[in-house]
Amino acid sequence: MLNMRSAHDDRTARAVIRDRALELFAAQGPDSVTVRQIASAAGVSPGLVIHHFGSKEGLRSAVDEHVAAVFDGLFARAEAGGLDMSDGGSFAETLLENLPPGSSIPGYLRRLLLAGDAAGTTIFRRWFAAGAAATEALVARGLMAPGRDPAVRTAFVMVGDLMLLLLRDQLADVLGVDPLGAEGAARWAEEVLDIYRNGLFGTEGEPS
Amino acid sequence: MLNMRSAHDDRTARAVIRDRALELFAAQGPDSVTVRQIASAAGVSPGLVIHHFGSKEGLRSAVDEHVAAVFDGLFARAEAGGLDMSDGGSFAETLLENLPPGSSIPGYLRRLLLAGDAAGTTIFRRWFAAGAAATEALVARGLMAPGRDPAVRTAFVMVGDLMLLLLRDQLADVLGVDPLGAEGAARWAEEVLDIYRNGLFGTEGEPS
DNA sequence: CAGCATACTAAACACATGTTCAGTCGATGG
DNA sequence: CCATCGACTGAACATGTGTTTAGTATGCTG
Repeated sequence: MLNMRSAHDDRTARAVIRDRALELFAAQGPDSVTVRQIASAAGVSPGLVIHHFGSKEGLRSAVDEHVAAVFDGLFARAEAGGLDMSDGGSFAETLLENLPPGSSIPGYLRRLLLAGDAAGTTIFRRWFAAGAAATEALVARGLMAPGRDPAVRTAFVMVGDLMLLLLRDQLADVLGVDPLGAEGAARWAEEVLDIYRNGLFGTEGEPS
Repeated sequence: MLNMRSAHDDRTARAVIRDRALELFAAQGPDSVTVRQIASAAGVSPGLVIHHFGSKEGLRSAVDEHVAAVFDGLFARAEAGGLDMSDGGSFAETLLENLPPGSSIPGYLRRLLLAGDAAGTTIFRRWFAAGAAATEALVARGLMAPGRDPAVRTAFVMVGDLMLLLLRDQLADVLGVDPLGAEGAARWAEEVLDIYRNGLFGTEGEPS
């Protein structure tokens, strides 16, 4: 009843197809990727892709679920304190560190959010919940002020972080440095920390 | 030599096709929109679409150029001070106010940026330049501190604003309020202003 | 061993796609 | 008025699409 290779798992052709599909979907957008391209990248026949996932749409949701599972795992680890998060509370950076270099998952997330896909919204919700939990913890320890509108405050901080993932290329273009690379991340973190500490209007918190 | 109707312009079929294409592209993504859908939405034959734009790709770039022109116009007016920008310096809000309600341009911009399209990068650059100019003006008048890394600071502020456009739906989902609607915008602006004034760590700028 | 289910392929199918083509209509200009 | 040019259509075309089908090989189960 079980899959033949479900025990010694992720080398199965099914998983290979899913992974190649993830890469192609992230790079070109799901609509302009053909079943034949995926099959060729995975070294199998087009028929097998349909055999395993029922349809191209089925493959898409399998990829969605896989990506969601990866994020859920990371969020769970982050909330349990299992991730180091030493870099100024940036989950975006932490994410990149815990993904294989060159992973297509950030690119795919970008596509999910851009298209307003339901799977993307779910991940966004989860991210927001994790951010809210982190905020509460910081507030409880007196390390952060809750603000008048804690939900909005959490959203703002979260979104400033998420942006690094979503607009990485465009930011790299105007700044001349990859904001998620070594140098860029340091510059970004320093400046953001300065704003979070002193605001925008004075270097040492001059009141107006 | 000139187009027959190029004088009393934007009611020409060519413009109608371009506008319907913009709407469909923004809603579904260019790849999953067919020439026949566009033709049908514009009330013309598929052949005419190609007749006017050469190819579907030609139509895409015509839409890109049109969107870029709209943005350029707005940036020019903003830099000249012709836009009121009374709402806490949010260009996203100003943009929405100067666009017909329900315009597809924000949605199309989202697609351009998240797909990494060159046209999107161009608009992003222009936006950044406008933000940098606004920042400089504020700094010159002593209304804002330049920070240690002015480029990064400008990018951060700009990106926090741009987010409202790009993640509007997701933010509305987690906040329960459209952050670009009347109530949501007020809440958002108030909280962001608080952060920009006092930072994240204290309501009245308590140093650590 | 037989029986069976599963992974897998090659070829075909039905259909939707972007594009072309031949031709009609209507206006404009000499 | 006639010739020409551009807007425009309906039907066709070539191709690429997702999917189906028939069939082979292989390993598991009784």
